[in-house]
Amino acid sequence: MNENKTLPDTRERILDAAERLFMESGYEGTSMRMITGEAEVNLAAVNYHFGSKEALLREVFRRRLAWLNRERLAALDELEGKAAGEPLKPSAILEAFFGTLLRMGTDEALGGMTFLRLLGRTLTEPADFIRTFFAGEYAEVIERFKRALFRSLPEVPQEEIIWRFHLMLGAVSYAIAGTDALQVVTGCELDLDNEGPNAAKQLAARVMPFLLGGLRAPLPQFPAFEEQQNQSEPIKAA
Amino acid sequence: MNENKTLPDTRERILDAAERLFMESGYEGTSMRMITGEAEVNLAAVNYHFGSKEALLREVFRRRLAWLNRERLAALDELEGKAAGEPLKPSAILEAFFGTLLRMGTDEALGGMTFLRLLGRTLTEPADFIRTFFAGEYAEVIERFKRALFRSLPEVPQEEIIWRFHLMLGAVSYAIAGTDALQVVTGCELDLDNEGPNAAKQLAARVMPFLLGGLRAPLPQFPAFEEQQNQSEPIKAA
DNA sequence: GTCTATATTCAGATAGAC
DNA sequence: GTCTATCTGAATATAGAC
Repeated sequence: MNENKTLPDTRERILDAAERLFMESGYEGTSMRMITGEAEVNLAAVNYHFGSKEALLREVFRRRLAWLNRERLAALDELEGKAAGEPLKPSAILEAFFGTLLRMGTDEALGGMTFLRLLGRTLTEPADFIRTFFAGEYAEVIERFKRALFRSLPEVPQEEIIWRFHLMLGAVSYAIAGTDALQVVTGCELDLDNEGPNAAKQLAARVMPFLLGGLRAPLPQFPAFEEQQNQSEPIKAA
Repeated sequence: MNENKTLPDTRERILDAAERLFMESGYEGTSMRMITGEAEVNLAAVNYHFGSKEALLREVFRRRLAWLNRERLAALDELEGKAAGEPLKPSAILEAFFGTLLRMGTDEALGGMTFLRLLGRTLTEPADFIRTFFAGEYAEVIERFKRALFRSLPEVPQEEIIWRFHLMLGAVSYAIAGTDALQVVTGCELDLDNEGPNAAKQLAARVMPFLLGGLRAPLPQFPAFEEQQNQSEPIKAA
């Protein structure tokens, strides 16, 4: 095929295999031998191409998150351009953030559902270097969207918005992760294992209304906190 | 202290240490030597008292989930008793399910925030035996609450209720897990590391309105699904 | 770039003295 | 019940031939 190319496909084969195996078995639960076995390359190839198992994991995410970060910022830029200084609708912000993410699941070239599930599961990985890495990769995008939400919901305390952002991330991560544990319990398979574009589209249609409902829910009552405005009315619709 | 007791505290010391370390480093990331080191017991004690590392993990959960399952079912029983055959309010069901869980965080005798965070993180553990174990432990309780929700929201397709149950579980798990990754990014520490009763109480006050808002959000539009009733009106308030 | 062979460390588990 | 000592396997990583 490619005789004098500096990169045959062994590098990508390793990345693809690692992506799938990290998703299925986690970082600690996946050995280099499993990866090189599935990729059908030599065991030493991982260290030659990436340097270490840690560096391999970082590269697995970097090749996908580069696209995701760019796309999310572009979507937000376009919204803010069209809004001409006005605050954005919460629904539009969520669409730019979570809709862009969920659309990755429909495109096999972007990792498809395999990467989505990996991403969902990795946010709770305990290894220190993974959390540090993620914090760095996400920082800029999260900051931009957080500010957009603050402007979008001026009557909601900022701390509350951060909490709800957090809760939305959790709901989506978990839905995406598609752990079978509760699926088995709840009876239906939640058609997440029917891979392909349809799964991700249905996912978005189900998830987005839930997120919006949670984000705009009435504010909690804090008997102990008098200093912050306590409005029990539902937040006005977007 | 207790000379002729059959159980000195070494068994419990192991369970406590394992609970904390599994929470912090995950199952694969925690070695027997770490556990026995923190518990200040001999390495061989784990296999003597529990048989294996897998069995130890199961026991770590069993001693907490026994209480949680009992308490959740009791709360639901009491609601259904008082309702005298009428469907329950969604908010009451969520309070019985998630409120009971979050209250564990306020009681150190029930594991406190350490166990809550462990539980949140373990739902995405990739090891097969863990997911199988959880499915078994949760089956009865999930089934009871699922049916209560079906009765409570008769106008919502059952598949949609299951999805939203799933999304609520994800939001709570993630909030509980308290991964620092996004907390660092989002700026505030979300006062989850101020352990003690207050953390869990504030957690509940913030989480419950979000869940209820998500559960009662307008139903999604499915352009591709004609067979199911398509109502775009918001679900009526509970 | 790819391979074999191996160095080194650490894991879970157990045998057997006390 | 507790301890020491050790077995056995598997992990990451690398040296060096081709």
